[in-house]
Amino acid sequence: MELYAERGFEQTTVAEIAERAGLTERTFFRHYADKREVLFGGADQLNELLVNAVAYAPEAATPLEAVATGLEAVGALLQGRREFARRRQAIISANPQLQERELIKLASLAGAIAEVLRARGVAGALAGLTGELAMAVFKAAFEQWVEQADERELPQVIRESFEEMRALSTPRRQTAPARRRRAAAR
Amino acid sequence: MELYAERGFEQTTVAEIAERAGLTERTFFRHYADKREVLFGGADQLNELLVNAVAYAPEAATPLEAVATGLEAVGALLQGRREFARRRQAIISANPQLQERELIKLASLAGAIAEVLRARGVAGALAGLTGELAMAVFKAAFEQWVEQADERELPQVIRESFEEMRALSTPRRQTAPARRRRAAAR
DNA sequence: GCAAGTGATGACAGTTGCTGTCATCAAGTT
DNA sequence: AACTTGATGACAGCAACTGTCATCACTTGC
Repeated sequence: MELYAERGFEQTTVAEIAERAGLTERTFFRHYADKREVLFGGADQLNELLVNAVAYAPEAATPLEAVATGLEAVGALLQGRREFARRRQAIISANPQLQERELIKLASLAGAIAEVLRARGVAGALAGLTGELAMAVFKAAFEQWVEQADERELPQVIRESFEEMRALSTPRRQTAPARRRRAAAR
Repeated sequence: MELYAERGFEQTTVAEIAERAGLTERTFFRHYADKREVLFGGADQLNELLVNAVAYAPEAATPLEAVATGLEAVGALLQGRREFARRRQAIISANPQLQERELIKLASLAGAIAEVLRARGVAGALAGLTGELAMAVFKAAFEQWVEQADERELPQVIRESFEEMRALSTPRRQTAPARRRRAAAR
């Protein structure tokens, strides 16, 4: 992360990383599948935490409620590490290759959620959709949390994002948002 | 696509592609940024179509309705090319690198949607969330459409997926899904 | 207390994706 | 006919990864 932050991801060579870490290039690749994976080590724990939280959500919970439970558990885990998350995210945002890797990790989470939901008796297609929706909410919430300077913590932002999603889905009772004018097509 | 289908993406070298196409490896890279990009040529047109449809949706439409309009336009475009989509998707599903590329294209679409929504006067965070939700619905719908053998066409599957999302978001009026038992944690 | 296995590391060598650079050549322009 | 322009080929070169073998510390069974 030091090197990636100093000179950028692409400008950093694996040889340099290995040198600073005091080992061989070959050894680096024994620990990390590729150059990007260094930044995504914790994904497995996150996956497990999320899956467990969804699996053990109250039986009475609807699919969306169960998933919300899981995301808040993840939020609680990340909540203390905001500065770290910010630094990490700055590196990722600066490089498309890293964004790709992050996206496939999130997609994998969506798949895991869908699987657990099916084990809970949710129909296949609905479980898949719910998994995708969950990651959509998480992505939006996480982005807000990282960008904002104010006091809201991640679990709260996640809860509010779920609320916004519900509000979006029931437009009739919602106060109409201010719409200005049409976008100019390019 | 022929070569990727024949022997797999990773087992295909750019030299082989160039040879079959009757040109040089160097020329290949002048037309495609990298080996994966070959499969994602139409993304720009898709982007434009989607953005325009959202931009010119009725002013009275809520954000979600505007976005649904856009997705159905995309669905209408793809609708005739189901067999092609299937072949393409089989190749992509078989390789993580290609999935990463696909995911970042979809994320880019989500970003474009968010931008257009902001131009329509939707608040920043809400626009971002809506963009992500739209791609979540699209991904789930597209997967169903490609996998299924039955008669439903893509725009219809998209509409139904939006309906399912609304149903998920208003659990009280919904008949409770059959829940069997908790998933075993691994 | 020693031999045998085990797992992590180093040391190469090799493949492949991708880039920079220059020459060539066809086609249109003045 | 000279001149630009755009696409292509022909190298050369870098860096990410992989296969393979030797080494070496550490454990384990006897």
